[in-house]
Amino acid sequence: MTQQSSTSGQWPPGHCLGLQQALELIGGRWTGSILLAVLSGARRFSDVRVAVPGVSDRLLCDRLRRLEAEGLLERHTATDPGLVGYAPTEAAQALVPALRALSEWTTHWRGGTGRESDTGPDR
Amino acid sequence: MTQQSSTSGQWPPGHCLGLQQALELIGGRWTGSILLAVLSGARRFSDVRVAVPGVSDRLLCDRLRRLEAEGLLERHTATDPGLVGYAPTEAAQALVPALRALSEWTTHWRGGTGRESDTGPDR
DNA sequence: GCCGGAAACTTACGTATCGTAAGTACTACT
DNA sequence: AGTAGTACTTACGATACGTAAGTTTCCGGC
Repeated sequence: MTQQSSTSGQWPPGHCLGLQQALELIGGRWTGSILLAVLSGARRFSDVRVAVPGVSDRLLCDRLRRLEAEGLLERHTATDPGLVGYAPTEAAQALVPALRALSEWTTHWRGGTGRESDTGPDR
Repeated sequence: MTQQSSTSGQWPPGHCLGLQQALELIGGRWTGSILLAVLSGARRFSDVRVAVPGVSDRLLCDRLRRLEAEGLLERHTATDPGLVGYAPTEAAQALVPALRALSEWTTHWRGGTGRESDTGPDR
C-alpha cells in the first residue's frame, strides 16, 4: 500500500547502468584481482599468475586479452619473444579507489581481517 | 627487468583477497545492479525487476536469495502472501560508496554520459 | 646440434552458470 | 467462476569456466 517506490531515487537511473557496465568489465571471475595485480606492480604473465592464487593459465590469458581490448591494460612485446609485459593504462589507474573501497568493505564487513586462511584450502 | 614492482605496491596481499571476495559476492551477473536497486529504494520483486532492465525472473530470484544468504538483504514476508519485501542490511549500505565509485568511473572513462540509449539492444 | 626447461599462450573437453520461455501457487478483482 | 498480478520454480539449450595437456619460441647444457 501507499506505493512508496517513487520516493526512491537518489541516484539517476544512468548510474545504475554505469555500475552494470563496470561490473561486466571487472566482475568476471578473477578479472578484478588480475587488474589489481597489474596495478600493484605485476608486469609479466608469470608475475600475475603468482599474485592471483587460484587462477589458471587459460583464464589468465583470456582476462589479460579482454582487459587489453577494453583499454585497461597495454601489452608490450619485447624484442625478446617469450617475454611479454603488461602495464595499466590511465583508465585502470582511475579504478584504484573503487577497488580499494571494495576490498576495505570486505575487511570491515566480511572476513574481518581479510586473510586468506578463511575456511580451508579448497576452491 | 630490475623488477621495480615495489615502487607502487602499497597494498598488502591480503587486500587482494578482499577484493576477490567482494567481487565473488557482487560480481555475478546482475548482482551489483540488483543490490543497488534495493539500496535505491526498490522493495519488491517487481520493483527490482523494473529497476534492473534485462534481468530475468530466474536470475533475479536466484540473486535475491544469495544476497539474503550472504547477509546483504533481508526478506520480509507480509501477512498478505504474494507480497514480499526486501530491505538492505547495514553491510549492504556500507557498500554504497564503493558502488558509487564504480559507476562514476564508468561515467568518466567509458560511455562518457553513462546513458542507456547507447547503441541499441545489442550485446 | 640435439635435449630439456622456462615463458606465454592454445586446444580439448567436461562441468557450472546463465538466458529464454513456460508453468505453478496464491490472492484480488470482476 | 474467470482473469489478472505477484513471486517464484522448472526445463533446456547456450555460454562461461576449471582442469589438464599440447604448442611455440628461446636459452643453456651436453
